[in-house]
Amino acid sequence: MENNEKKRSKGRQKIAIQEIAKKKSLQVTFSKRRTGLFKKASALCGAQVAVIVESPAGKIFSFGNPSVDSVIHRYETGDVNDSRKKYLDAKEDLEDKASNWSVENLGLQELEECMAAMQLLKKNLLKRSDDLTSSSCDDVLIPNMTFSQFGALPLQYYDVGGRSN
Amino acid sequence: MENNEKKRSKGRQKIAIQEIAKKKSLQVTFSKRRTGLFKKASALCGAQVAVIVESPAGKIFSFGNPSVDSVIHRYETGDVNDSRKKYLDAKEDLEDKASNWSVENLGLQELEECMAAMQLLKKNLLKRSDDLTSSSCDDVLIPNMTFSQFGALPLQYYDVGGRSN
DNA sequence: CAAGCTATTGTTAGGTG
DNA sequence: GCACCTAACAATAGCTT
Repeated sequence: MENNEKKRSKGRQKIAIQEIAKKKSLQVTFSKRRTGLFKKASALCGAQVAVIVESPAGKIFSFGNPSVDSVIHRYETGDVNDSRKKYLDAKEDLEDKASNWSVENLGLQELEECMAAMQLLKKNLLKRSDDLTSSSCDDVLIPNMTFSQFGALPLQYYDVGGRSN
Repeated sequence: MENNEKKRSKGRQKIAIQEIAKKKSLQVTFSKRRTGLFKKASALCGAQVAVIVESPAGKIFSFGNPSVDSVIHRYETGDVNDSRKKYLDAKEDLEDKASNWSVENLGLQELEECMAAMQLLKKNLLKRSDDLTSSSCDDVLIPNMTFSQFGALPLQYYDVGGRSN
């Protein structure tokens, strides 16, 4: 770190030119940027996201949480009547009830309502857990490509953000 | 900038807690990150890209170049036999020929091959120009949302990268 | 040549107007 | 709520090995 040791790299250069890179360099740059894009996508607060890119060479890469197909389905059909929506509704309903209730003052009626809300939440949580099998990060059209590019990312970038709330 | 003027902002804090933000704060953070994600997607060397995200509130946003639907179609059908693939093949073919040939040494046969390659390139370029109408950045399921969020980005982020090569 | 390095640039969380 | 600001943080272009 001090001046007694020579630098092992000149670091990022001050910015070369905005011109077209020389093919090979362009592919390397694309690869790096794609990695960064997928990383950013995975950092989106555990939100559902799908990213599909086509490399300069014409190959298709994709990243999805919980899966590319599920998000595409949501996009195409506009179907908000899925398990996540039901989960969110049930959760909000429970939170609303919980904010107005205190355990000491619950009557039988309210207790039953609370139980029903919790059971609905549990049911939808279980249903949603089926959707959240795992994040997928697959290459299509490239059967023999390895996952080394993605393996370079820490596993945390690919989890489903399934922390309890 | 000197000490005779008070700071207008404390800047990014050292990192608060990794806990769940307070709903409203989460939505703000999501919005900012979504902006950054779309910006990154648009900076991908003019490559074809589609990004679909669902906000914590369950709303769906999308960004695509040249369009979300076209990229999804490519993803779903695996149809590499499209105009861009043909364009790339023709271009590479032409470049291969060009690298091995010099105009002075061309015979009639090679000249005709070169002409054919150039015409194929031209034809596929024209066909591809139909695909690259423009980038789309649309919100679905939210008809009355404005484009203010995207308007905050310089226009360059949304061009199709249609520079001559 | 893929992986590692680093100086530089880019992103953004929290704040202010 | 939005636009903007700033410092802390993250990504990365060109390089080396």
